[in-house]
Amino acid sequence: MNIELDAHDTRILAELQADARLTMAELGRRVHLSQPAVTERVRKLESCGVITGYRATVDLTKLGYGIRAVIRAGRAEYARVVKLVMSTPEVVNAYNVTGEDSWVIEIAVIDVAHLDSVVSKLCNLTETSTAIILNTVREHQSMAPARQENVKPAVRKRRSA
Amino acid sequence: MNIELDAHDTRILAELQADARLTMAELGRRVHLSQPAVTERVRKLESCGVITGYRATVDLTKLGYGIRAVIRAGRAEYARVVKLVMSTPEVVNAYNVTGEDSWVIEIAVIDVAHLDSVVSKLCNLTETSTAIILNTVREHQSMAPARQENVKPAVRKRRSA
DNA sequence: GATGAAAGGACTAAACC
DNA sequence: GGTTTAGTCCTTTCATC
Repeated sequence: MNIELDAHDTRILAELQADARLTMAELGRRVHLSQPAVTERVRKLESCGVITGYRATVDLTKLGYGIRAVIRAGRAEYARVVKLVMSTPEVVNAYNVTGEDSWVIEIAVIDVAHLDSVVSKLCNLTETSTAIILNTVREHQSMAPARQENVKPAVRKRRSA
Repeated sequence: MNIELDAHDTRILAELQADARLTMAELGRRVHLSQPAVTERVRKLESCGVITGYRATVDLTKLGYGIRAVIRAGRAEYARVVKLVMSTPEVVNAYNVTGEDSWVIEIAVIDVAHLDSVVSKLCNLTETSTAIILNTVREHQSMAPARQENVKPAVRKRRSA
């Protein structure tokens, strides 16, 4: 069940990433396909797992979360971190990563006291480092299918990475 | 134009964060409101900016992006970083944060060579530290309106944060 | 906010290219 | 694999309670 995504699929994915509530009829108009054709393509993209879902995005500030933060956390027993992360509603994203810090965790909290409450639970497991998000420059970027030929070779003016 | 979100709104937000393609009729059934009532509430949530959009989520691996990474970057001229971030399609999220590292940037790339290409552009501006995402434990968590009374006071077994 | 009626539009399936 | 047609269903909108 692997995937060849053609130009039509690419346009469909772009439109649905920009507005998930488009009707199939409107989507068809935008990508210049008939309604049955787009419906079938979207169904295939869903069943192949290319499209994993449709989500409303919300303004966390308007929901009362005044602070967003990125927490880095060191090594700890994997299962314990997972359990904590899964049982903490303030966690928006949680990644297990390579490097000295094993975890990158994004949270949304009401205020500093709330931040303290959430961070303290984590730092009972391992050392942490918390950075408050000042400004979101780019978020939830729509992604097109990867094309190897778009990749430019690395050009390095400095020597380190 | 500020917002009091009651129990109905909270349920509506939960349903639409879980499935943005719900019809108003189905949404009404689920939250036990009539179609016109939910339609009006959703319209208000949109115009108040609580709901900021509706997005299809995609499987980046299936789109050909074999590697996701979190890059931390140090201080650099703000405008130059913004310009680079905005012109780099591999950037999924980019945050300006407090702390020694000024930037946390999430990217999706095809392979190690591609990773090198993207990282090298950034480290021409400032020092960077790249961590590859091994596993996504939690992602795009649905968020309910914040409720101060749910916040537990911090309990600290260790002494540091 | 609910109900009910009317109109418009969207989805499904079939036949055809 | 896409298009067109036809039929059915659903959604949306409006007026009324």
